[in-house]
Amino acid sequence: MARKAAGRPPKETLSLWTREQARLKACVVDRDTEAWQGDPAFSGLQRVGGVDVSFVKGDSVSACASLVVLSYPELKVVYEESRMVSLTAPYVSGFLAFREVPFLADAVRRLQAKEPGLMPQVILVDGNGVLHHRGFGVACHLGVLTGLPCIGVAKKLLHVDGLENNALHKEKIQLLQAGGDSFPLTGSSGTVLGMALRSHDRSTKPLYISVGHKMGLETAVRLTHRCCRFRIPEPVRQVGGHGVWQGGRAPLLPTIFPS
DNA sequence: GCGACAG
DNA sequence: ATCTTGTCGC
Repeated sequence: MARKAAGRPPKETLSLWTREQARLKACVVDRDTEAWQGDPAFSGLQRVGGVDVSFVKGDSVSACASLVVLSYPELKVVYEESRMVSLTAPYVSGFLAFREVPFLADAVRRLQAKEPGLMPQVILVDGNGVLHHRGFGVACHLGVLTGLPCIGVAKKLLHVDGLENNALHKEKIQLLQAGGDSFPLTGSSGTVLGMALRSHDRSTKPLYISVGHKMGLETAVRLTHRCCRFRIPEPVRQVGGHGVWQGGRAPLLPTIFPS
């Protein structure tokens, strides 16, 4: 039975959330903190995590919160967990974390309890880090709550601080020739909020990478590129596959299937 | 007033 | 996020 999402929260809630973001933002570390991050080949990096919340068709409350851990550099799944959850907060641009992060942090806690040796050394998060209205997107939020290095990986440019997917931006995208090419996303304030990254040779549409926690931007971009077999980095792509299929059913087998 | 706006 | 058909390319 599909339930309706709550409407836009009252302004009191949004101001509470805004204050919480400001409080936690003070804990963000936006530079490399781990030895492997400075290594050209990331030697010492063995586990990369991915998290995602996927949805049930026609239901804005029921969702599937998933966490995967992949080996590095092989990018093979070594841990996976999915759990059906009931979302309480609605989606509001700029406050995505209040909808998704509690369930993602829970998944990390369960991993810590069950298989602490498989704890990822970094998590790729579907969404932004400091590329955010108040410099504290979902990747920062999860990073601060878990203490783990996190990277924000967004598929669309969040319009913030003057950043816009306009003609000039599209021109810059055209100049990205090969996988790994990138350009800085500089806001009107002069701050570099993130990088647009061509994630592999045959992908036109860039990813928008920003610092989440305990990692510098250049390292975040370099690692994201190393995790891309296709446009979407493997940790995020794999975790999506563990979510709910369209309508909550497995895909139909082909009509003609040689069995 | 209306659309835009990470997921 | 999800709703959807065709279409192009490997």
